[in-house]
Formats: sequence, C-alpha cells, structure tokens
Amino acid sequence: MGHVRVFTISDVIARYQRMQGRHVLQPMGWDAFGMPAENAAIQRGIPPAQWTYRNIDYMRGQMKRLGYGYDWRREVTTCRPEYYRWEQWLFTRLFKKGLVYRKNSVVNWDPVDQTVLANEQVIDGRGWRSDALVERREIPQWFMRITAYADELLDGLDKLPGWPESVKVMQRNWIGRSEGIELVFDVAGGAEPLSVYTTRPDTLMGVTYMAVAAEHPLATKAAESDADIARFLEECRKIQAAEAALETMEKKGMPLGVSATHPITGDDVPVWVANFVLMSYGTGAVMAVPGHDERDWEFATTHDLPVTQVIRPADGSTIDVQEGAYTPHGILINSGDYDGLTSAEAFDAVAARFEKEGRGKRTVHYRLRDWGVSRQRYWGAPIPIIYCDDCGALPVPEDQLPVVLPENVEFSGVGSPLKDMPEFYEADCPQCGKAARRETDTFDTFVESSWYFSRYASPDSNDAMLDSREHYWMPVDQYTGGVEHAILHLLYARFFQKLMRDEGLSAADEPFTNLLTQGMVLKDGAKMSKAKGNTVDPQQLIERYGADTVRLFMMAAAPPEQALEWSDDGVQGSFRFLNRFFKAVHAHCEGGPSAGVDAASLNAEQKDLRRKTHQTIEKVSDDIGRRYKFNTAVAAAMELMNAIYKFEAGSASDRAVVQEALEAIVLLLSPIVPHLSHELWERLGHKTAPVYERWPAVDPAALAQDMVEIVVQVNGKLRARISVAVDADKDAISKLALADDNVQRFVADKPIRKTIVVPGRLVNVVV
RNA sequence: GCCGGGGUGGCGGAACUGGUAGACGCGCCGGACUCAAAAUCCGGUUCUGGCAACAGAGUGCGAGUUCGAUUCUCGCUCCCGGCACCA
Repeated sequence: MGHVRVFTISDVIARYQRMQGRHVLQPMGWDAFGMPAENAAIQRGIPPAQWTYRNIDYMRGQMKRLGYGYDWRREVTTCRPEYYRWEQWLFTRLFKKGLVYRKNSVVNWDPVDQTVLANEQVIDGRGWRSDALVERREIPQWFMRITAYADELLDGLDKLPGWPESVKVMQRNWIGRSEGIELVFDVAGGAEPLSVYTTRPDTLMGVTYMAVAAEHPLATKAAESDADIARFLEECRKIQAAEAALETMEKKGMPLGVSATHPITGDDVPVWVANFVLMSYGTGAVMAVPGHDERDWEFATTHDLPVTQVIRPADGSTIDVQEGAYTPHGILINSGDYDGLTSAEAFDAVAARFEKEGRGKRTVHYRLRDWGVSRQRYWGAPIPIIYCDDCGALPVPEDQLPVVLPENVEFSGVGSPLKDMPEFYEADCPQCGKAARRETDTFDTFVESSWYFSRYASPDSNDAMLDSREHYWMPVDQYTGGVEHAILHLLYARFFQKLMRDEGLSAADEPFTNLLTQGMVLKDGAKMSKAKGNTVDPQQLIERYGADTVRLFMMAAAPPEQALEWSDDGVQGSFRFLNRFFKAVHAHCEGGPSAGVDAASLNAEQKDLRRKTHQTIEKVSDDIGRRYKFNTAVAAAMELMNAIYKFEAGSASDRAVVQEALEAIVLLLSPIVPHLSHELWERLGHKTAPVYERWPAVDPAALAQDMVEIVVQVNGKLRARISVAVDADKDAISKLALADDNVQRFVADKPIRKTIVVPGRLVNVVV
C-alpha cells in the first residue's frame, strides 16, 4: 500500500500537468537488488533472481490495473546487466580519476555464523540468527570519494527552492561543515604526539583530560603491560558499527597511565581510553573540556575528573560548571593571556599562535564520510575490480564489461556463493596477463538507485550510460519519495548527478528540481509491513471496489507528506462517494442533452451553484497544482457534489448549470479517478477522454458576490455575524457591527478603546 | 545521544499570510423507505449548562508576545523518521 500511495501521488501530478498542456514523461522501473531477495531465497529455497523477476511481473500487472500512466517502453530493471554495466563502467572511470579507493573499514562480524551482518540484522548487539555478540571487524572495502564534493553538495542546497526546508536542513547537518583548528599534544615518554581537531580552541585552557580510541596505538601499548586495560579493549570490540548504538551506550573509559602535555601551560593532562572515541573518524583522539562540552562533562563527572570553567556568559550572569557544562560562546576567564577575549577573538588568537609556532593549523572538517560501497553479499552488482599479486587492484577493462552476476545459483545464506565459483572469480590480470582473482564483493544497492532516473531518458542505449536524450528530460521536475530517504538516497543521487556531469554525460548540477516527501502508510498506528503482519493487499481491494476507489482513498485520507492511517471504513466512504458521483451524472443525463450556460440570465440559486462550481475549480487547481494537498482537493469536489444534490434542477437553465458543475467535477477528479472520469465524460456527451482535455478554467465573473458575512468580536470573543456589502468601507462596517443587539449587550456602557476592522473577515471591538 | 518532523472532536483530517477552531469523510444518534434487514436518502453530532436564544470551556503540558495565537517565541513532554550495511 506504501507503493500504491507514492505512485498515485506521482500519477495525479503527471496527469494534472498533462492537462496543463505539458509534455510529461512518467516512467517506472525496478530497484531489484538487495537483502529482501536473499532472505526470500533462504526461506523459500529459490534463487534470488527467480523470486525477483516473479515479483516484478506480479507488480507490473497490479500497476497496470491501478491505471498509472507510465511509458512502459522505458521500463528499467537494476538487476539486469544492461543496466548495471553502466555503473560498473562509471566506477572504472572514477577509479582512473582517483575518486574511488580502497581502505579498511568496520563491519559487524558474527563470530558464530562467520559472516558480515547488516545493522538491521543486529538485534540488541547480537546476530539475528546466531544470537552471538557481534564484534567490530576491519576489512578492506571500496569507497567513493563523496567528500571531494562536500562543499558543492552543501552549497547546492541553496539552489533548490523546490525542496522541503526540513530535508535541506538534515542534509546540511549531515554534511556538517565545521571550522576549527588541528593541534598537537606531545606525549610524555617519547610516544607519537596526539593530533586533535577542535571547533572550540577558545576553551583550550579548560582541557582536563584526553581520550583515545580503543584501537589507538597508545591504548594497544598500554594493554601490553596491563591486563585490565587489555580486557577493556576486548570489551570495546563488542560494539556494533551503527552510530546510534555508539551514542546511546554507556560511556566507559580507563586511564592509560600516560600523560600528554598541554600545549600552552605545559601541564600534564591524563590520557584515557574511551569507548565512544572512534579510530576511523578523525584522528582517533580528542581533547576534553568538561566545563564546556556536555559529553565531556558527563564522562568527567562519572570518572571524577576535574571540571574547570574558562568561559563566562557575555551578559554577566553567573554559572556553575560543576552543575553542568556551559556550551555557548562567551568571554574567556582563567585563561592567562586570553582572559577577557570573546570566544571568537580567542579562536583567532589561539589559531594564530599555533600556526606561527607550526604546531597547528586552521582546518575545515566535515562530518560527512566517504561512501563505502562494498557489500559482502551475493545479490548485487559485481564490483568491477581484478586483484593481481604483482600489479595490485585494477579496474576491469571497458571491453570486458559488464561483469555479469551469475543468476542460477544455490543460495544458502552463509557467505556469498560467488566465493565458491571459480568460473566467476578466476580472471586474467588486465595489465600483466597472469592469473588473477576477481572481486567477489558487490555494490551497495544505493549505487543503482543513485542514477536510474537519468537512464529513463535513454533506457535502450547500448553504447553509452546516457545519451543526448538525457539533456531534453533531465533534471527531474517532480520527484516523490518517502522521508526516510531524506539523507542517504537523496545525497547519493545528488553526488552521482555531479559525477555524471563531470564525466560529460549531463549538463545538470542537480537531479531533482522539486521534491515531495510522502509519509508512510500505517495500520493500527504501525508501519504496514510483512514483518508485522498488518498488510492490506491492494489486489483484493481492486477486485472488490475497483482501482479508482483505492486511488481516491489514498489521496483523500491525509495530505501526502503526512503518515496515512489505513481505514477499511474510509475506503468504504470513498466507494460511496464514487457511487453518488455516478448516480448524479446518470440522473442528470436521463433528462437528455443540456444547453450551455447563459450567464446573463441566471436566478439567485443558479448563480450560487455556478459560483460554487468556479470556486471549486479555483480551489482544486491550487490544491493540486501549487499546494500538493490532494485531500482538500477531494473535499472541495465532495462539497460541490453535495451542492448539486441539494439543487433542484427543473428548467433548461437549471440543467445547464448542473451540466457545467458535473463536467467540472469530472475533469477536476480525473487525475485521481481516471477510469470513472473517462466513463462519465463520455456520458456527459463528449467524444474525447479527459486525458486529452485541458484543465478547466475559472470564470472570474462567476465568483462575484454582492454581500459578504463578517464576524463581530468583542474583546476577541465571537458575539455576532453580520452581512455587509462587499464594497462597504471600514466605518460603515464598524457602525453595522455596533448596531447588533448581542454586540450591544457586551459593549454596554463600557468605553470603546479600539475597533479593529479586517475587511471581508471580522470586526473586533475592544472595550 | 544527535539531526528532522509531528501532537486539533469518538476516529482520519481542515483552518494556506496571526483573524469565525472542527471544512470534507468515517463512526454514532434520530427519521424516511422496507414485512424485516442491507443498501440508499434526509436531519443531528467538540465538551458542559440550557426547551431555546445563548453562555462557559476547548487545538499535548507550562509560560510569553498580541486587540486577537492551532498558527509566532521560550521551556517541557510524548510519538514518528534518519543516524552511513533495510532501502
């Protein structure tokens, strides 16, 4: 049902834009690699490929029944070699540019199943199948250098007015550009100096300890002669790779019995090993300022480390850092020569001092890390690399692409079957020709989903990743997807767009001009999922109520970006409305053809209905075209339908007004309920179908009104409603308001202090 | 823990730029039709008091700004999404 929701939203927008006269391309494809197919293969004993292709066929049939207006000639399937060969190709190009590289990085290792686990497969620190405590393990993996584009990815957000602010803020924070200084603390006893990065050099005089990662050489060395430290380091390995696990676990540490030297005071600063410092991020060492950093404060308090204050609030108020860290900027105290400087001045002074002495430098840091694309899994696109004992890791030559993933395999779930297939992994070195070994890891499936949208422009191109047709269609005008993609998918897609641009394949800097993030489909307050067993099968609903009822309910129940609560009764309600809609048209058509509206000779009731018709056209156009609020568009159409039911049509001019109203509803709802609209449009006497019609236009003359209702408040409380002429001036309106009996009751003889008149809306009398 | 979003009748939601809180739908109540039921149609439906007119209260909790706050500001609370190997 989640898919039904996204695709209905997109289809409504596509059909609406088409009726605006635009040239619309709405494609569909299958993001088909990934863990679900492997899991299904384990459970059902069928190869992932078979299961995948079967599902694609089923789902394609269902989409056709739902009436989505796709150009099926452009269908793309990411697990086909014709598709993934091009990301393999791009990867080899990036290899030559130095934008991909290999380094060690951490994975979740299940020591019992002897396999790498996804974060999702780790439950409370244990493997989902073995129940063994998961360990951190470093293995060599391939990375794409997304950090080389960090600044452009950050600055580009300012050029995306069609994106929700919340998504842009999340991406900004994720990239996390910060300016700080990198400086060095010498370590007593001739050990390697500790290099640290800080964004708060103004708090340098408040450093009371240092902390290093468990894998840091200083910790490893200390463990050699101290069994307790060795045990602690062992314990630190039993943390899963996910950042959330790291941040929520109990912060633990031990003193290493080693001191660093404070670079200004020369004082000894104790060095600790801590489980929350990571070797792989930054330098593996941090300076701690417990007086002015919350995490440092927590740690210092639990381990009885000193907390000193070196910043005071600029407004002169007093604080006590023993009660909690003070994190804002302020004025320096207890800082020797720096006393009295502001945080900003101290930043510059400290930076200048270290740069002059050659012991540190100003540095820009990013929270964003390079993208690890290696997966130790079978059902993914092979990474096109060959390892030669003599020549090292080399990209597969272009004329040998694609590296095809064998589809007919036995899949047991333990390790990748590719590792047991010599016919796959045996290869010749592209450089020296000697026997070599092919990479058996596959790409992260985010690689496929990072560029598929461009491929729709030239899905049949066998000579290039993208051809000139890309320039006609890209960038995507309207992209729709779940908020859960706000960071990863959307950032990787933006990154790939820049890679493809720099490869000369595209002229666009950004892939998606307008972004709509839609909410989940819930049932009983929880996300619908097979795991929870609370799914609803679209197929059954289509059979019982028809596709239009399903589409209508999806659009009517909630605004697109909000979570939608599934309701069987709500579906019934949508079905009821469509029946009323049908009956209204049918009853009207029984009376034979209608003449056109003669606007000049309408009575009051006819004018009212006609005004409602044109108000509805105005409202629905705005709701679909500008606001993407399909739920209120549907509500407006229902209101007009209710007005038609109340209107007693007798004369020919009555019937003309009703005909106009019904035609409006048919066209306005046609993007949402295309099948029924098609039928009703024909019954109303038209030869063409709504998909070929233009969107209805508002007649401003029909909206005109003589009198308008205004609310009268006394001291902000509603006391009366009055009817005034639309062109009445403020004096006239407030005179009428004060003349009202109920208003008089509340004003009585109290003096009137002020009267606020908002024309067309309200009068507020302040007494 | 950090980043982002949300909390409005019995329920889904509306109120777009600070100006009538509860549009529209569901459910429920009453009526019509029917032998009866379903379906359909008509009327009612935030809570409290009142026959009614009307009055009082009310948008997670607490404060603030304003003639006026669901809307803006500050603090709190609960729920949802993301946290780099679910996609």
